[in-house]
Order: sequence, then structure tokens, then C-alpha cells
Amino acid sequence: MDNISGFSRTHYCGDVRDGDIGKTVSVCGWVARRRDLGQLLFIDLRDRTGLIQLAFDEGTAREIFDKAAQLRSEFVVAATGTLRERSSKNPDLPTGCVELEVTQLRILARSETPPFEIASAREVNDALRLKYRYLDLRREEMQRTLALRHRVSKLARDYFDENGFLEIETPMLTKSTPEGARDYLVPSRIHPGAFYALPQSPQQYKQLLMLSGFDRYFQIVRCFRDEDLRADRQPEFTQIDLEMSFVDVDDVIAVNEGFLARLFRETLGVELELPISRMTYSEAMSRYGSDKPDLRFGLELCDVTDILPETRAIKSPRAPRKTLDKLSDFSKGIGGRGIVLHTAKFVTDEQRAAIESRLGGVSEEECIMLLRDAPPQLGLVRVELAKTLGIIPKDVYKPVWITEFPMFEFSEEENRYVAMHHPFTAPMDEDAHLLETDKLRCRAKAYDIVINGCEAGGGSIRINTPELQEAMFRALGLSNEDVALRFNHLITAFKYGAPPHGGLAYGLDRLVMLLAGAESIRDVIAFPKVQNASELMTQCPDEVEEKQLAELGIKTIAGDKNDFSRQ
RNA sequence: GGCCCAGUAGUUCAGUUGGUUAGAACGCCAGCCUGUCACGCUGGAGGUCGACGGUUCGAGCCCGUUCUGGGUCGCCA
Repeated sequence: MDNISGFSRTHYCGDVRDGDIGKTVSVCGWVARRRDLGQLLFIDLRDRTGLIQLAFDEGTAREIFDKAAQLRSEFVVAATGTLRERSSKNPDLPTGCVELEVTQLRILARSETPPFEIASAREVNDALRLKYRYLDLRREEMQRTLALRHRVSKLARDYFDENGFLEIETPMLTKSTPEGARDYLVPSRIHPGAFYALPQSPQQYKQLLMLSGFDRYFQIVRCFRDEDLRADRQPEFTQIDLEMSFVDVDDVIAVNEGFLARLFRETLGVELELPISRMTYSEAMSRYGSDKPDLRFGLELCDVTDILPETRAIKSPRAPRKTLDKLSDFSKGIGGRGIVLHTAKFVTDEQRAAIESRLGGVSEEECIMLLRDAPPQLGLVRVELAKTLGIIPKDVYKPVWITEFPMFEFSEEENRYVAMHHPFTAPMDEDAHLLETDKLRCRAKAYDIVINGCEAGGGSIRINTPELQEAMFRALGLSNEDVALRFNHLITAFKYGAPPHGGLAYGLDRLVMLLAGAESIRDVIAFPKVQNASELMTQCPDEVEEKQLAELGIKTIAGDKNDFSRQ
């Protein structure tokens, strides 16, 4: 084994070019591939920029050639030599016209045979990838995705800085709030029996920063929610969080359209059409059966409940019987009621004609599907249909603002109204009087940015008076006691002059997913959790020592490690 | 908590109706090879068919339980 002493890298592997021919070049990296032809040996050396071919031949000193012959996959190597033109070029590589005629070779680290091939394009099982995440991250695709993620962060910092936003950090150890997602809790050593909560979002802190006069704030910030995972949901995730003072809905939207346009231009070279279209929540639900409609394809829902009870119709390209059956099964699998064609037996000729005419006629190449589902099943079936038909265009981005969300929805589980967005969201001016009288008709100054059916971000104009905030808490059924206990700081703060303000938060992970075309949020996070919220590499969460627990005032009941009690 | 999918060599997979010694490709090891670039050729090693139990003369295959991973509903203000 050799050391790095005295070695100085002159180039990254992927950065050498024809113009460097004749120069003395020093590179380092990992052995990606070895091609041993006997008296001739080639090594593809890899770093984060790409590959360069190291050549060992009759001109190579015996000692160096023998050392090169020992190299295996993923050995760490530093090489110095003369860059020369290749006698036969590889048009598939940016460095394919040159190679390094090695005059000095150092083996800096050996490697066992990796558990999966780094260089292969072959799909490897998720669990194995995550157990050896550090190896998985060597793969070109992961390197590219995390580099893209960096560029998205940098673009956000640049854009919001240029537009007068200050990045201000807010605490990670915060107060638990009863509304919203389940909190991750952190026990306090100094206050036995008391807990911090990790932030679900910096919501209250950023509102207080507006009250403090910072006017425009942003932060790229980790957030935590102790809820079950999904393909686009992790227990810890990153928001691009921002807040502005003296604004209404259009002001927040305008600033963010600028950001999105720049983001798509500078990462993908895609020009978003501005202004981004807007759709009310109620329109989205009735036309697409979802509050995050994918506008890359049609297949709009048509209300025919006056012709057939509880029924929506979709005009679709004609699909084989098998496709329809599979889609119907899909509907039932998500709690829906299945799908039939409008030519089904139970539909009368009269109803059939009425449905066809409502949908503007039906040609030989089309069919009309009847769905007796409600949202969200309706929307899910629509998307599944589009996937099955293969009509979702690639490399197309259809953003839309969804606006005028309801302030409230009724929670059967809690038997009360809960805030659809969060309890700091302001009602629309014309609906403010409905706060106490007609909650379900009361709409909010809330907006989501939805891109290709993905909720990329959301925000609202906030309540900024103590009176309205208290009325909102009352409307949610919180007792004066609860409010005093949990939100006293906010109510008090609002008594000292809170400017009108509002903001938005993007899911950074989801933005990167969209831009990278990733199917899983795990593919845009360096060290993600798996579905049961554990991490396969470090095996956390894990048990801790009794001593640590004792210091926190937590002890296990003898004999049962899983049984905890507070002292 | 519910539902669905997957688990066979280091990796990705095939494995017929339950029937002899479980295969392929890549990777790995060894030998040969002076212009390869997914190098080539020859040979070799490598398997608790996720685990446990059951049915059967006989189980990779059928049944049950369970573990792991994925998707999803609930949940995610």
C-alpha cells in the first residue's frame, strides 16, 4: 500500500481533454474496470466527474506494470503520467480520445469485491443498495442526482437572496403542537418528564420573524413528521421555506413563479409558461378527482350524476377488455367500486344517449367508462388509466396553482373540524364571516403548486391578528386552556403589531424527484430511511444504554426492554 | 392496523403438472492473450431456493405461520 504524501492531483478524471495531450497529468479515483490483455493492461479510473483510461504497455516500467496487474475493482489509486492520444478512440466517453501513459502509480487503498457491481446499469434490490449505501452512491446516477440536488439548493439560495430574502435558522428543538402530524419527541435531561418536538415545519418561527420585521425570510430546512412512509414521503425531509410581509396571494405566487421558471430553465433547459395557470380546489376535485391534478393528459371526469346516480364518466381511447378489468380491479384495490363501460347492461338506451351527448359523442376509437367512486379514488383511477394507456408524455412539465382550498374538513376520527392546511391560514376575505357559521363553505387563502400531479409545495396567507387567530382556534374546537398552553406565545406576539404576511414551502426532495425523473424519494436523499422508518446501513433506531435512559429520567421495567416508565 | 407485490449463486434472473445431480448471464478466482474500452478464449469455485412448520413416497414449486424489502389505504395541519 502506498501513501498520498507528495502527490498532487492536477485533473479530475472526467475533465481531461484533447487539449491536455502531452501534459503531465495526475489523477486519482477508484478502479471501475480492468482490461488485462497480457502484455497490455487498461484501467478505467473513476471519480465523480467520470472515467479516464490508464494504459500500461511495453513502455511501462516493469515495477509499475506488476503493480497495475494487482489492481481490482474499487481499489483506490493515484496515477501520474503523460496524457497521449489513443490509437483507437472510444466515442462513448468524453475522455475517449486520450489515455494516461502511467509513469507513477500508487495504490492508496484496496477493496474487497463489492456486493454488487458499481459500473453495471443493472437494477439492484433496494435493501442491498441501502445496506451498502456508500457503494450505491458511487454509481453514476446517484452522483448525478445528488449533484442536481446541490444545484437546486444553490439556485434557491441565489434566487431568494437576489430577491431580498434573508436566510435565518430556526430551532430544531421546539415545542410540540397538538394540531397536525405526529411529532418526533426528544426527552429533556434537565426537565425530566418534559419533551422537545422536532419541527414539522418552521411555521410559527417564520411568522414571528415577519412580526420582527425581517420582511422576507427563507431557509432550506430539515423537517420531521412521525407518520408512515410512501414513495414520496420520508420521516425527515427538506423544505425550501419562505415567508413575506405586506403581501397577499398574488404577491407570493409572483415571486415563486420567478423561482420555478429559473429553476426549470437552469436545471433542465425547460421554459415554463408564465403566469402558471390556476385552478380552484373545487374545480380540480370535480374535473380531476384530486387536489393535485396531473395536467399532462386529458381523461377529464364528467359529472353524469343527474343521469346515473353517483356516477362520473371518462371518455378514453378504446382499451382492450383486459385493460378495463385490470383498471376495475385497481379501483377496488384502493377502496373504490370498480368501472364499467357505458354500454353495460344496466344502462338504458336513453341514459346511454344522454351520457354520449354530455361527452360530445363517442367515436369508433373511443369508449366511455363509468366510475361510481369519489375522490380520491376517482383521481387515482384516472392517473392509473393514463399510465395503462401509456399516454403520459415524457419531458413535459405542467404546473398549476391550486387555490381556494376549504379552511376546514371534518375529521370523523376526532369528531370535529380540523384545518385542511394549518390553523394559521387566513380565510378568504369574502368568507371570513363563515368561520363560525358555515365552516365547510369557508375558503382559505391557501395555494399549492402542483407539477405533473405532484404536490411540489404549498402555502398560504396567514392570520395576523390575535382576534382572528383566537376565533380560528375556537372554530377548531380548541379550549381556551389548550390555546393558552400551546399557542400563548403566538397570540401574545400578534398583540404587538403583526404585519400581513404569507409564504410557501417547497418539498425540496420532491422538486429534485421531478427534475431528476426519480420514482422514489429515496433516490434523491443520500441516506434515506426504509418503509418501517429504520435505516438499513446504521440499523437505527437502536436501543441505548441504561445509563443514557437514567439520565433522561426514563427507566426500563426490569426484564422487559420494551417497557418504559417515567421516574 | 388493512390490502397487494417480491424474496432461488456475490448480482440480475430462469426454473414446465410436485419427480434424477437446481440452470443462465454478469461478477469472482486461475491460465492464455500487445490496443482493449461491456476486451476475448479456456478452466474453476460458488446454493440452508428468506426462515419455521405442514401436506406428500417425494417440495424451489402446494398449504400455514413468520421475517425482510417495495407499493398502497388509513395517516401525512
